[in-house]
This record gives sequence, C-alpha cells and structure tokens, in this order.
Amino acid sequence: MNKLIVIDGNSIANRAFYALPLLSNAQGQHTNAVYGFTTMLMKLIEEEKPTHFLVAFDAGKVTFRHKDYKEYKGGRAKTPPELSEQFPMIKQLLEAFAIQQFELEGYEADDIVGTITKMADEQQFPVLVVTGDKDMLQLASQHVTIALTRKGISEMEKYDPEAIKEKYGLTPQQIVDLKGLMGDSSDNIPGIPGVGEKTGLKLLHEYGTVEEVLAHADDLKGKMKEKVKEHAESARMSKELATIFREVPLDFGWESLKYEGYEAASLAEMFTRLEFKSLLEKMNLSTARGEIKEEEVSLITIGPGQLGQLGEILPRIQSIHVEVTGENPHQGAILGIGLAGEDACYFISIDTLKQEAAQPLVKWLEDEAKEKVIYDAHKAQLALHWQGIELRGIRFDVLLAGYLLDPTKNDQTLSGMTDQYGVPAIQSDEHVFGKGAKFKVPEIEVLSEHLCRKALAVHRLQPVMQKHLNELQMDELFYDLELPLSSVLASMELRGVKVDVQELKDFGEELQKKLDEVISHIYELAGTEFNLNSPKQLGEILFDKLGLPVIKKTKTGYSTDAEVLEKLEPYHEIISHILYYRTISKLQSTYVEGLLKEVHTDTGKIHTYYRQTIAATGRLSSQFPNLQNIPIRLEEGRKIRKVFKPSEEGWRILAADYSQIELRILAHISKDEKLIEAFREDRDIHTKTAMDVFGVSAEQVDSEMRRRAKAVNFGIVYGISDYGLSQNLNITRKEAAAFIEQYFAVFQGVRAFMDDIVKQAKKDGYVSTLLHRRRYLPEINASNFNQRSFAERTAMNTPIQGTAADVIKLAMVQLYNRMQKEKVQSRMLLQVHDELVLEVPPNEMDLMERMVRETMENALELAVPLKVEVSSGKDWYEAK
DNA sequence: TTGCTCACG
DNA sequence: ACGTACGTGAGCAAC
Repeated sequence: MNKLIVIDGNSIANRAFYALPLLSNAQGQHTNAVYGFTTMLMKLIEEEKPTHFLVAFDAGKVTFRHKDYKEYKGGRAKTPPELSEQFPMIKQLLEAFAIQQFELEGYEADDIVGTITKMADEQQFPVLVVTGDKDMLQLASQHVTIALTRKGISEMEKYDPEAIKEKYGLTPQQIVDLKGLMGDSSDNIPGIPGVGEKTGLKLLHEYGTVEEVLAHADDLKGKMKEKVKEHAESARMSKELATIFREVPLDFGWESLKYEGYEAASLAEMFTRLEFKSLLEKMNLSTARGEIKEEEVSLITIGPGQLGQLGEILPRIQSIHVEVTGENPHQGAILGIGLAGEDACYFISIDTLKQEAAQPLVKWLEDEAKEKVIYDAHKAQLALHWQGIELRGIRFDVLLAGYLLDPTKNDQTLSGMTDQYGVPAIQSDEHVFGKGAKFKVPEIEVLSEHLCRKALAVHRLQPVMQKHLNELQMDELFYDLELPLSSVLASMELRGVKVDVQELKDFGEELQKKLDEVISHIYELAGTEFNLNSPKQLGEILFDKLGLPVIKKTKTGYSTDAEVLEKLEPYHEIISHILYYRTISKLQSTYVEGLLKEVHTDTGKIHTYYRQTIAATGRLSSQFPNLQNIPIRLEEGRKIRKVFKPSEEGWRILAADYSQIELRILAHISKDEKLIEAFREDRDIHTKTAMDVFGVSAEQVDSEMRRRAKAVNFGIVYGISDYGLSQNLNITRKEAAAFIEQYFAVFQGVRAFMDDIVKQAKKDGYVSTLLHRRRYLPEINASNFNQRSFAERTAMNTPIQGTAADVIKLAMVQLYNRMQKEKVQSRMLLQVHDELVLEVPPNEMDLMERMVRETMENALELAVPLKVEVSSGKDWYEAK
C-alpha cells in the first residue's frame, strides 16, 4: 500500500526549535531544532512506514503573496540566528536519511505541499501531511490526512475531513473562510478586527463562506454589523492570502519521491557529528558502526595460564584502562584492567593480577619509564594504591584532555569521547553495566571484551586529542600543569587529613543538646510538632497558620530560606529560633555526622577526592566529603576546624592563602592603571575602591562605605549587573547602577576589559584564561535575554576565576616538586581554591613557611605582586 | 530524581 | 521589558 509523507519543513523546524531547550554541540552550533526534526523523522518512519517521502521548504524572501499584499508576514520577528544556522544541518540530515527535499524560489512550503496534495487527490494517492500550521487543514480530503503537532513535537493529532467537521463543524475548504474572518497575527493577515475563532465559527455555521457573510452583513446586529461592513475588503483579501496556492510548477512525479529507507552508516556519521548520542544508541548504530570500523583486533584474556607470556605482551602495550566501580575511588573495587597496543588488546582480572606470576605486569605498571596512555589516571592511581600498586609513567590522559578541550561537555565518558572525536565507537558503560540501582557486573566474557575495547579506544583517542590540544595551544596547560597535578592531587588525598574522632563526637553531643532544646521551643511556639527539615511543612506553619507575610515564592511553594527568614524576624519570636535551628542542624548533619561517616577505618583519616574535570572555570571540586566548604564564617561552625589535626605528634597545620587573588588577576588582565597602582602600593583594596568611587579620603571611609565598595568589587568579579548588586546591597537598582557607573568612571581599564571580553566571546564563541584554558559560551548570542545575559556575565567571570585556578594549580605542582627535591617530611593536604593547607614537623616550620610563600607568590609573574598570608597552629582552627 | 537550603571560595 | 549576581557539594523531603 502506497503512502506519501509530506513535511512542511519550515513549520516543523520552528516547532522543534521553540519546543526544545537550546542544545549545542562541541563546535558551539545549536542543534535543538535538528534534534527535534530527527526524532520526528524516526517516529514517522517507524510508525507510518511511508513508501514515499518529501520535505518541502520555503525559498526566497519574497513570495508571490507579497506582490498582492506588501505587509504579508510583516511584523513577524526575524528568524533567530540560533534557528537559521540549523537549516543547513537539517538539509544534510535529510540527505543522510535519503529523504527527498524540495524548495522553489518565490514559493512557500505550504504551496508545494498544496500542489502535491492536489496531485494526490487527482490520482487517489494516500498522503499524510505533517505540519504545525493549522491553515493546512484546508488541504484535507478523502486521500489527504493532516497531522498537526501538539505541545512539543513528539505528539501529533491527525485530521481527516470528518475530524475537522467534528472539531470545527467546517469542511476543509471553509478553513480559509475562517481565517479570512479571523485573520492571523503571525502572518500579519488582518481579517476582521474583533472576530476571533468563536465568532468566526458562528458566522460560518450560519452563512458558510466569507462571501455569504459579507452579503448578509445587514442581517447582523450592532457593532458586528459595522465591523463586517467596514472591513469587508480586508476579509476578502485575507481569505485570498490564506488560500494555499496549488499550482506550483513541479517537475517531478511520484517515482522520484520513493522512499527506500536509510543507510545506517551515513546516518551514524551524521549523528556522531551532531553528537546525538542517545539517538545513536536508540538505533543501535553505535554498535553497527563499531562493527564496520573495528577491524581485525584480537581480544585476549590474560588468565593465570597466560601470565608466562607477559614478557612478550608488555612491550606492545601503549594504553590501559582500569575499571573502578562506585563513585568513590578510595573505596572502589577494581573489576579488571584492559591493555591495548596498536593491533591487539588484552584483559586481566584483578584476581589474576594479584597472583605472584603477574609481578612483571605490576612492575610494569609501577615503572615510571614505561609510558602509558590512560583514561582518568587520577582515579586509577587511587584505586590501584589501595590494592598496593603505585601507578607511574602516565604520559597522556584522555579524560583530562577531553576536559580541557571542552570543560562544559556533559558527556565525559569514554564512549562519549569516541563518538565525539570520531574514533571507532564502543559500548557505553551504561549499556554494559546498567546504572544506579541496576548496576551489575556482567559475565566475564562481556566484561573482558568491554575493557579491552575501552583500552583500545583510549589508544585511538590519544593522537586525535593530542592534535586538538596542540591546535588550541594547550600543550603546556596539559603536559606541564594538569597532568602532573593529577598525581599531586592523588598524593594529597592518599595522605589524608587526621581527624580527632572523639572530639568530633563530643562536639556533636553538644550540638544535639542545643538542637533538642530549640526544637521543643519551636514546637511550643508553633503550637504543634512538625518536620522542621521540610520547607513545605515549615511554610504551612509560618504562612498559613501564623499568617506571616510571604516575601518570596519558589516554583513549588513558599520560600523559607535565610534571606526570607531574616526579613520575618520582627514579626514573630519563632523565626530567630528557626534560623538558629537551621545553623545548628546543618552543622550536625553535614559536618559532624557527615564527616564521621567519611573517616577511613584503617587510617583514621579523611581522604577526600578532588575532581579535576568538573568545574567549568578550571577550579577543583572536592567530594566524599567536600573539604572545600568546611565552616569558617560563623564562630559556631568554625569550631569544626578544631578536629582537623596534624597526623603526627607535635606537628603543625600550616595554611597559606592568596590575598585578593581574583582582583589582582583582574588588575593584570585589564591592565587598569588605578587597580594596578592600588595593588603595587599594597592598599586595602575595598577601602581604596571606596575612596575612589565615593571621592573621599582614607579617613572618611566608614564601615558602610567599605562594605558597599566590597560588594561592588565582588560584583565586578562575578560579571556585574545592577540588579545583582542591588539585591546584594538591598538598595534600588538605580542606586546600584549609579555605583557601577561611578566605579567604571574611575577604573576605566576594567570597563574596557569587560566590554572587550564580551565582544570577543560573541565573536569567537569562547573565553580563555592566561594559560589558555578555554570555556565555550554557546548562548552568548542567544535571542533569549536571560540566556544571553548569563553568558555575558560568565564571559566576564571565567577568565578571572579560571586564571586564579591556573595560578594556584601551578603553585601546587611547583611546590610539590620542590618538596620532593628537598626531601621534606611535610605534606600538602588540602586546596581550598585560594588556600593550601599542609602538615609540617616542627623542625621544618621555618623552611616550609618560606617555601610555600615563595612558591605561591611567584607561581606566575603578573603586573601586580601576588600576596600570600601564611599562618600555623596545632589544628586547622588555629591556622588562620 | 528534583528542588530547596546552606556550607565554602 | 526581560529578571541573576560567579563557581561548587551535601543533606533532606517529596515526588
């Protein structure tokens, strides 16, 4: 049975674009409309099984309709660039699907569809028209069904003449009459003002056509009569404009529209380029493509019987993959190791690796001179260490490379990278292991093949990624900074921080007493017991029961955050107790109970896991537990720091932090004379800012002025906006704008930097740090104000925050090397963005104070000095 | 899994 | 007119 699908290409692309969030690929091209178009095509092919297929597009800016009515489609917002840039991709996509497409200068897609359906009617050929445009209903007939997209694009509603009758009480032909009366604001078709769908339908049910309505205008009543008479000509013209032209000169017949299905390989290639990973998997093309490209590779399992052959195998190995389960590599088990060279790959289980006869492999893993390429060296190093093996000789890490090439890429998995960098695909871990609760170690045959292929994929990715790094001038950043840093981090984490468990428990008991007291007091004041941890229940108590004013709402209900509660304090005694409860219960659950859970049973220490490939700016993050957010601002919380001790008797904790590193970096990259001068003279930067902005002397700067200047400085670093500053300072937006203007009048270099960096981001699509770290900002040219503004602030902030991250990372690598060279006993323990924490034996205190300060201050030469404050104490609390 | 809240730089 | 300050991770409630 024949069936032709005709798609109104422009209409569907538009629908898809507005229905889906702005996705984009590694090149910063937006792909949401392409994605929506693709899913729709796949669904149609699967469900409708067409024998013939055509996609029609508009062509040319001026159609014949403009000749009759110049304002046609006037006033319509221009197609946003984010959409228009996607049309070439949609056309390529159709080629990959082997679907015919057609456009003709001077005609719209509607007219082409109209002509085809007319042919279909004449020759009784069944057609399904797919569009988002209701006007197309006029084309419905015995042979032609119209599918209209509903909310989003995934759902469709099909209309044949009966369905139209049922819904509107009209024939398909009357759809144009309806539009003649109603008009259409999106096409700037006027119709009769005041006539909408309801009135239009009423008139047509009575009179049938526009012409008849006009002829009987005198029968109408009141205002309607005047309107119809006055706009009769408009109605006639509107009807004409809404009528789809069905005589487009087409020079093809059914034969050329035949649809024979697509070739998986070319579609896979297209999806790979577009980074439609989920679609690749859905169509099972990932494997299809793998089979095509994964040439003769021998998959060999090294069992206990093959260990004797390690001597011949090892010289051929260039890449490895260590499969670690679980999120925390300090606790993770190793499932096995894949090893690969140019023409072969191997698998060895962790049990086999532990046998005596596997020692040559262990020696090889530990040999600095045996160079290895790997995915996630850091994690492998940690997991292997807990198995008694010290991984050395890492020369390339594809995870780290992927992060530098695009730190905001959400898919950092190995299978994601193979797709993205165009090397033979492998199965996703999710496919092999399942995810979350469904995680399961597969049978050994599946596991061994997967790990083999992963090692091989690492090997294949290395030259491609190396080339990309080189092209982006990231060689130094990669080889001299991030790669060595990964080992430094591993050594810090493995050393761990000593925690006094008893002291922490005692602190927890004190907190519990306070909690019990405040909870019962709150219940008393509320007149009922409820779950204090539930914002929902708390909101009901405060705003429904007690009737306190609602300051702010969240999308699910009342907001009860600290900012709101502080404003409510004067209204009710209960509020201050709730604030107190929040503070103490946070300490108890996150910092007492949370930390206790993370103390390692063997070492009595906390071993955090620094993530090097998470933060978009280049910063580190810390997990299991997060040691970068231990309380300090409030005294009650700060006491937590007392339990972090040196691991040896008599040693001390040494903390060194950069003073104002971000503003110093801003001074350097903006070359602002005033800011540079301020730092060269080592001024208190907030006071100096207050003096310059408010035009007063140092003595005249009071605490309020300094506070405001400090907020402005923060705002500058975050990518200033008057709204944000006004929120922070609790002032009006106008006042905030005035502050910013005054600031920029003084610090003109900063203003120029902010303007330039945004301009550059708009031109290049990315911003960079001093060490060439890069962050893409695909939304910098978005038409959506919010998205664009966010990207603009990010453009201002990332070079600053990112360069600060570069600097402290440099300092860490340099300091680690010096400490190795000097063979000190001291150890680096923690990094908290602008601070390093070490443990130091008494006899090394002077040496280390000097070494740390000297290294950090000279990590990178800038136009202003870097200043470091060093302090020490018997615990982290005292080292302030 | 998502949303809210809150700890840090 | 539009409405968020930049970057993170963790605990808890509620779906």
